[in-house]
Amino acid sequence: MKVVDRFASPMPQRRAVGLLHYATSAMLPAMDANLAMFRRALESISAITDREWEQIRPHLSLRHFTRGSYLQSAKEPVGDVHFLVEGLVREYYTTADGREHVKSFVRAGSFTAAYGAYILARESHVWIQALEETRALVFPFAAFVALRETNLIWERINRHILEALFVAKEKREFQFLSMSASERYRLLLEDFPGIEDLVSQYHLASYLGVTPIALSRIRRRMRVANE
Amino acid sequence: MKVVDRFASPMPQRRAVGLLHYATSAMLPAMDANLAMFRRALESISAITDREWEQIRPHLSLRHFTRGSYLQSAKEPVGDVHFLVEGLVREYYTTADGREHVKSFVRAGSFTAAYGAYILARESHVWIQALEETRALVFPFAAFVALRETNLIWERINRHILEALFVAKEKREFQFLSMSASERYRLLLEDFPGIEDLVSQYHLASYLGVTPIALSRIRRRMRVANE
DNA sequence: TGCGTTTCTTAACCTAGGTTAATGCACGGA
DNA sequence: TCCGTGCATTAACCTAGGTTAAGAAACGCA
Repeated sequence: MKVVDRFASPMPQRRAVGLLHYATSAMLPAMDANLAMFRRALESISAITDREWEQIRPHLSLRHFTRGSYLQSAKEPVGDVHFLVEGLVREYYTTADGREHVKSFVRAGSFTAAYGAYILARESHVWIQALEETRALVFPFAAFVALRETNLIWERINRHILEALFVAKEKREFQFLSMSASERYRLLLEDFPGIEDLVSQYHLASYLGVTPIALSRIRRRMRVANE
Repeated sequence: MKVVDRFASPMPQRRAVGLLHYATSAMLPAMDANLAMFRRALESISAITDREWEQIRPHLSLRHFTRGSYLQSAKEPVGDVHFLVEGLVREYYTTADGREHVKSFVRAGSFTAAYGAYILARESHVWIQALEETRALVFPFAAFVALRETNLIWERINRHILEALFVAKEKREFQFLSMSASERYRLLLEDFPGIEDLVSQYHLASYLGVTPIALSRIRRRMRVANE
């Protein structure tokens, strides 16, 4: 595969869907709605008291990311955790030969951070890039670490987030061990309906571990099979 | 690939290494040494007091597994966590077509359990099988869960174990995304020197996600390259 | 010691996916 | 409106790895 630098490239061409996000982000919903969404996400893990909520709330700030901009760049220290209230990002890294490898796509309602690099206390090799207009509640990893030192709730919430990450990676391992690229693609479409219209074939193929050309062939085979 | 049932099959042929383990397990070291090893493993994660040690110690029991026997069978509920004080196991699952897929090899000094299935509160599809004479300190998952409800230390230890599991799975994802089978094999030998002499080619190939025939070809290429 | 079992190797052939290159298409900007 | 720039598709060719089948080497047990 050729060495490709896509960092500065314009975003993939859009298809049918999509202007929606511009419309809603133009309305700028009140901060309260974002905080409420964040608190609901926490409560779905473990009930928290108002006092505990007040421990984390002052550390949160809302940030906006335009399409193509970065929530985390490789080589920067891993400073922040992002909770997406709207939008879509990809987490990926680049190898020495210049190839990009997409680890995952993250949607609104989930967390994104270079957690692996943080655990290993290493320079992150991970890039996190907005694929849509994205808004996120951001808090410093350090603030969260301080909280979990003192209150079991935050350790528990941390553990639950990790459990979800671990299960996702196990699922991915399962797919790489036992399935072909076309089966992995079919499962991706099941897990994330509509992703074909939001994400370029280049990024999708990278996530699946194949070239865009191979994915194009897979898509054709699927079209032919459905006729 | 043909459907193969290896559950009842004798263990792979041994090579040069190996009688060592029989010798030491025949000596049956005192329980104290095993407990000390376990406590050291915990302390390497987080310092614990004697009082905390006494919370977990009564739940521990030593179990011995002969080569080929199972620490966990699929379809059994996930009941126990095993800390290996000696030996070697493989964690794997089988797919509908009868193929086996090895998730990982676990050595003495580490934990093994069907954690993913436990998180999802599902029937485990994972088998954990001893590849050597293996001794393990066993404790019920439920006992650990009860401890972490009440004491931050156990939540923290749980989180650290999960972090290690997560990092391992991320590493594996990285390898599947960016490396060929022969590169993955070379890395496995680096991470676990001597594993070629302990584990059958069938299991190694399964871990790498290729057939034993492909691994045989990879080995030949490596031999030729070293001449 | 010899037999049966299993693993490992090798060969021949096939398929999925990688590589290179050309074409067509959509979009955006001048 | 036209043109430039990427993206998606397709074709031709190549390689890694899968499949089937056979033989060789190592081991366990009688």
